[in-house]
Amino acid sequence: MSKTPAPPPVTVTSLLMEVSRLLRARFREQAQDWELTQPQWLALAHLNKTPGLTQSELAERLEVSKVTVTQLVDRLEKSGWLRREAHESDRRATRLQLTDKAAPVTAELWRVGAVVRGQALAGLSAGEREQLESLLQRVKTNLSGAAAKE
Amino acid sequence: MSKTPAPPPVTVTSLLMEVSRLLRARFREQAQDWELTQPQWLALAHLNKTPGLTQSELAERLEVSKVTVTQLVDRLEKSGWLRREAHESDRRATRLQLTDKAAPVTAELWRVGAVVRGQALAGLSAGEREQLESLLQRVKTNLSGAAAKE
DNA sequence: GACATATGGTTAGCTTACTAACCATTTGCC
DNA sequence: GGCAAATGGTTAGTAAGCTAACCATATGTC
Repeated sequence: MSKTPAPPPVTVTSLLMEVSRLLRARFREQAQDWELTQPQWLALAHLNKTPGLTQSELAERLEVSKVTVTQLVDRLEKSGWLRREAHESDRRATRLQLTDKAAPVTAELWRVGAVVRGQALAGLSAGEREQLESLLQRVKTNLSGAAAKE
Repeated sequence: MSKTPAPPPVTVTSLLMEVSRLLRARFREQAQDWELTQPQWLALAHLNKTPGLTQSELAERLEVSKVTVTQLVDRLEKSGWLRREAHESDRRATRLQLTDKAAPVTAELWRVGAVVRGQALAGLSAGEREQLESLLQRVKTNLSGAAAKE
């Protein structure tokens, strides 16, 4: 009575962040043979699909800041997954190219992604999966727009 | 044809991690007056509800590793939100106590949490919110259990 | 053409999260 | 009682994300 209903600290938001942490952990387990993390894998996948992206373009696709991409690319370059190449018309920009080392792996990695996704979504019907995705998409839209407001 | 349907890099998993990032960002915006982040706020909330938790107990409630709690508590202690006190019967353990500085704020912070949650869930009916929470809960259970199994 | 502004990237410094390795106690078993 | 194993915390090192501040080059306007 004195404490106002004391809302349980487990809210949708913290639940969501927990799930995000767990996803990262599971991915690490699955992908450890290649020594790649989920964000790294995602970057390679984008570059596999669209070679020659600039860092800005990659940042936009990954929906992270350009600083994050700089560091991500640093690590991927150091490990030999990709190269930074000069942009032919804009001397500020760098184009990203996968190395030969990366080519054979990207396909395999989709399988890893599928495994983790399979673990996560086990027991959910096709309808429920769609529903989850669509709800998350709406939440994402809400949060993306909310930045400017007031 | 040559590229196998090329699944779009936007999967439920990456969508989920994006939303998690956005939540963190929105929370930072809302809570910046107190210079507290979402995990810090969550820790204070737990301690407000259950004073005297040990770090291990807090780690369990937050569902993060004890290392993470060590660092989190380091920062919270340095900023004067809480104290580490000796455990009365276990000399290894430390009990966490909120300081006077923290007391008045914890209540306010629930409001902040509610604001962010409100932004995130805007436009979702009560039923949809429940559905989202229940789906996430199932995903979380899947991922928690998946660790052991091969 | 010159200067203000916008854009591409980097550096520095922060928080959160992790694993691995390590002390110091406590507990359990013989 | 004594020793092995479990538990509570910390330290070191890494990845991912951010903001703020900063170069260098492009672009746009006068």
